Amino acid sequence: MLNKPNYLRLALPSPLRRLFDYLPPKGVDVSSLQVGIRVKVPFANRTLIGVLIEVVEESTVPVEKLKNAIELVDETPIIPPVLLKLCQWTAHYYQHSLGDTLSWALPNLLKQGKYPDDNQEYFWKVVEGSDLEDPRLTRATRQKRALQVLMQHQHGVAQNLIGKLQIQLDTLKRLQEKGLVACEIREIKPIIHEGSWLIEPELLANDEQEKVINIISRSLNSYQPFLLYGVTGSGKTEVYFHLIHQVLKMKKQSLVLIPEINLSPQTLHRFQKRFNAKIVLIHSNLTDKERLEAWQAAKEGRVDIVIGTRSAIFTPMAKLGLIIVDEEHDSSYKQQDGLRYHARDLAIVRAKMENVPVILGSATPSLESLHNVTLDRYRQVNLTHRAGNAKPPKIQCLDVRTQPMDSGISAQLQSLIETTLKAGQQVLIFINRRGFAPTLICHHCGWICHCPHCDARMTLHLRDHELRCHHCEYHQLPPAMCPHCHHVDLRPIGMGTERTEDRLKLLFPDWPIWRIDRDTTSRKLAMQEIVSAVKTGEAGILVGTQMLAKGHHFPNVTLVAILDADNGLFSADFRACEKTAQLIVQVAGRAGRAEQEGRVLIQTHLPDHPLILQLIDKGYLAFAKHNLEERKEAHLPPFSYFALLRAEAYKQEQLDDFLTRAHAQAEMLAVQPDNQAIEVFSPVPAPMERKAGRYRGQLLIQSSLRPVLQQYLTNWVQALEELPKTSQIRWSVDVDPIDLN
DNA sequence: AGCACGCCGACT
DNA sequence: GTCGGCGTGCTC
Repeated sequence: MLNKPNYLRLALPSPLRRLFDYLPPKGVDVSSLQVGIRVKVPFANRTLIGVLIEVVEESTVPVEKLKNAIELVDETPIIPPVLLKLCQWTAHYYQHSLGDTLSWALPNLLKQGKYPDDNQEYFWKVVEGSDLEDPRLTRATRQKRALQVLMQHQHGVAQNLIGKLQIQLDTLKRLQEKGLVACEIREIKPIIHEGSWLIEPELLANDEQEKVINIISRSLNSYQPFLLYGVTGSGKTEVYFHLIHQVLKMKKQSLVLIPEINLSPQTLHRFQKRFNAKIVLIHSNLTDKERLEAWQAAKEGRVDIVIGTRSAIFTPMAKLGLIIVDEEHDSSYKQQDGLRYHARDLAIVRAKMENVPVILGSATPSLESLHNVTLDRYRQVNLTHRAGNAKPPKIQCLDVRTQPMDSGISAQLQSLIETTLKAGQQVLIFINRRGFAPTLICHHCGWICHCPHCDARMTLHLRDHELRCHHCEYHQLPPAMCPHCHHVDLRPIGMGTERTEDRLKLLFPDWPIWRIDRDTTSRKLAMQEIVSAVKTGEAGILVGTQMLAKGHHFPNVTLVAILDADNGLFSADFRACEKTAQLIVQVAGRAGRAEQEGRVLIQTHLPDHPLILQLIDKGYLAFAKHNLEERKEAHLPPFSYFALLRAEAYKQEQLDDFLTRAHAQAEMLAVQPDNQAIEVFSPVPAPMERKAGRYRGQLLIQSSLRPVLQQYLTNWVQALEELPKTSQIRWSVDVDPIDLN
């Protein structure tokens, strides 16, 4: 009987949105191959490692063009079926190449063809009869110390722990050469869990928490998305903990996504204090090796809880039982370059694929999620009481029209700050711009310092005595005189954190002032240090940007002031209101605990703004409802769907040419009968037309029907990919863009 | 995205 | 004479 020819259909790490067919490696029997194994192949003039997606009997490519694969890298699939399915879904939805999607999802070492250590662990042990006084060690102090440490661990030390004992691997290798220590390979046995999953006793849930826990636990065995609306301080985390405990008891794993912030160490600590379980934290500072190990352990079910930022949604889990997305409204869940996925949305997709519940938690849920509740796609559960009977902070507008302002601080606010400090409490001043001042202007001729590479003004950083562009790497010394009219009267305009800090130091010289922004926290432990200084509770003023709005609680802060809330209300972005409201509520959440009531002041020139009023009078949910109605009227997301083509080029004509052709293609496809629901907008310059030396433009596509948009985009993107002479253009399609910048 | 091929300017 | 600049085109 004649064998049918079989071909390997592979996803390769390339931006090209197609799969590639190969003949099997010589002498390999195709019939038993499993999807998800890695295959090494020649590609153009290099070798790549691809992933087997399908074995097919026919190829659309002429046989003479097909090459033989070089070899199979794996015998059994390295990528479990669900993860592969998730990646395929992602690639399709976000109009991205599957091969490149896999590159974002997999640990680096796997992409390079390396193997995870299969269930093996290296143990270092002292050889019987070794002597610390060995003459060969008299001058080898490190080796001597290492030997001494190993002697204290009679059962040996796992290789991945020696770093924590301040021993280097090559020190051990030297000792091994001398025959003083030995390395043995041990099989990692899946830890059989015994006894309680808890280290510290579970806190007693209050009635409200109890109710939420009960509702969610009834769905622990199937797909069900929950929107957990929990005001700050209502104990969302405690609810998570109770549910994770139940999942542990079911011998299943939990996946917890958190936003990209530097509070990961604390988060891990809280989990470790509570659970007698194996927990891994997946974060950006892991080495390739550590990342692979965490990935493999989760995949094999040797880890009970995985905590990570957005990319952790791609962690394979042997027996997933629950997904939690904390602070689901946070925009850091959306990747803003390359593969532009939204981890919260993928969490929903994954939960459905794996048939597990998913909890989206927030004190300020996104309008998308609230809308999904009204569509009955998600079930909403609420935590509306702050723990310990703490009163919610009082939010008020401070009408600053016609008020005298001192460096952005109104007289009224100034006196309130003073009262608070004198009462021995702390003040938090929020201003969403770092640096000293956003602009340097010539008082004589009005010249303003612009970045030569971007359409942006340079920000003055007085501490470092330089002008910086916040949109590219460019920085320069502040000019001594105006380059235009040569007068020596350059003045800073506007407010930044540095300037506010300076002014406050003059106004309140007897109290400490702490500044928290990217400039003061860039050093590794700087954030921690400032935060712990503030947490001593000593009266003082905390000045900072966005960073302040996330995560940390400052119990002794009783006054919060937002200096420049108006900025967000004037923005062209249709999501600006939502973001501003979330920011106000999140910042407000930092203030006041238990016995101390917090007070939040919003300095504004628009005290009658309907959305602000709604937020203050009726709270976030009422605001959101109102804002959703406006979106509905205007046919904006979540009532319609957007896709944005973004393009950039060093030459303006090239960009215009590309966008014109892309637009023509888009229009051509849109007139087809299936595509009545598609609206194509004209190409426009990006809000910041030039950035880092590149001209940027964009083209918006809108549709009221998701499946129509999906099919339309697939066709359009394919046409774009086939446009000739686009090598000078960088372009990408952003499906469900969260900002139009 | 890489990477080679290919055709024009300033050098040992 | 050649080294190398980056425009153009291809990848099963």
